[in-house]
Amino acid sequence: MATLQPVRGTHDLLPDDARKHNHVVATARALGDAYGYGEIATPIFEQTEVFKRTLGDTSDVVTKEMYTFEDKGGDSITLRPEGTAAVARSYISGKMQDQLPLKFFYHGPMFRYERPQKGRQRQFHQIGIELFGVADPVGDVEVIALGAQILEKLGVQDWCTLELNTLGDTESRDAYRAALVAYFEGHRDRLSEDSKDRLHRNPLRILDSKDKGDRTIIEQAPRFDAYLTPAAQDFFARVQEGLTDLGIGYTRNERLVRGLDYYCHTAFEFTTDRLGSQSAVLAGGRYDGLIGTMGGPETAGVGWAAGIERLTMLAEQWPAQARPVTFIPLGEAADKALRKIAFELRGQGIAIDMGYSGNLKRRMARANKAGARLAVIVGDDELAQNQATLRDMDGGEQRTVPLAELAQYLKN
RNA sequence: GUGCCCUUAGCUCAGCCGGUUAGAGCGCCUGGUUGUGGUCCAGGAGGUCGCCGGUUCGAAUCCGGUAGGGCACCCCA
Repeated sequence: MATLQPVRGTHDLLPDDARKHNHVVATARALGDAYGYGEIATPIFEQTEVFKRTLGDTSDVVTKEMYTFEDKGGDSITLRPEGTAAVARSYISGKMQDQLPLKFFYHGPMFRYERPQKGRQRQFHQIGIELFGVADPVGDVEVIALGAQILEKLGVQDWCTLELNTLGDTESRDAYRAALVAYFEGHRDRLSEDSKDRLHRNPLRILDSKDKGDRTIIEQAPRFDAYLTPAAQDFFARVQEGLTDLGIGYTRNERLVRGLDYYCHTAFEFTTDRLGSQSAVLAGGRYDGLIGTMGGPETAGVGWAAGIERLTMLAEQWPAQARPVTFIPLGEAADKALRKIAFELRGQGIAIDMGYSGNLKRRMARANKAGARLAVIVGDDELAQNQATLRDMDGGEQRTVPLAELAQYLKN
């Protein structure tokens, strides 16, 4: 029988990874709380329709990347490939429209059947936020600001740049799309195969093609700004102004686009050049048409998602681990006595490391490996006098303290 | 889904124009220290050379397939 392996593109979060992972989540959650974004946890699977309707039948995510299966009741179920659709579904099924504005923070695993790469797994984890019911650009600014501060708190902001663009309103976008298709049709034969395909499916996407031949054609392509309605221009100007007021730097990237119709106005990505071709670290935008598309009441929305694995790879500073106190009993009687004290102190939240076997030498080595700040040694000698030997693991000094007073020496 | 690269000890890697018992560093274990870790010294354990098949007198080494990882594309966090 072949050795058991994890499913391709999945991996275990060992304690060390999990600690980092949790730190990212905790940092995001704390800032989310500060902004009033309450945590929401939706199921990791949904009716397939939830994602089909929102992502569109033409997107790669729907056409080839979803984990879709039929459950025993015959329903088509999909492991969520992203969080926004699920949160929107919750909003709709919970009939929350008269509680607007609503602010949500979420985190959890997402699933996409893709070819794994560095910074890209089939099961990966995201943090994300959604703001429903705010049509004003202050919403866009707030959402971006929250993202920027999370990156800052994680110490990764220096490796990230905020790229910003606008997709305008429907009127702007329709006009632009028509102009773009007309232009590219004129150069159809020189377009890459991928881009020829995109011409029908997703013409805006041609703008960020990496194909060299495409790039020269794109340079001469019509510019979005020329097709923005005054209202859309004003909206974008107010987003930029809001960011500037907060001292959040950004660069305009006119090629930053989204393919789906319900996206509008602001599109942004915090990108990095440190993760190979996986440059997007935290990305989002405004999606005023999404909830309506899903069959809910027309509701403005803006939000973003960020990959926890990618953030973890970028971050270099992690909070120091709490250093435990290692209990070292010598002999059965001492073991019994210390187990009881450990039980009480652990109950008070004091981290006690205590092994299960071994002589003093072994147990000291264990204390060292555990990063203990103190070792509490109790042998027959100490036990007879109700005392413990307290060893400072850094300096090596030892002192004798009464067992009854142990707790006060171990606090802090 | 397409192209290219990689896979040897728990980890990081050397060995690879085929040829006796496959190596190093780190880690692990034991001893030097009967109740004292981290440094040092000595010793030891640990490998179906990813897997399957082929070529050959002989394969870690060459060839084919397959799985996993990586890079680029696609797409995206």
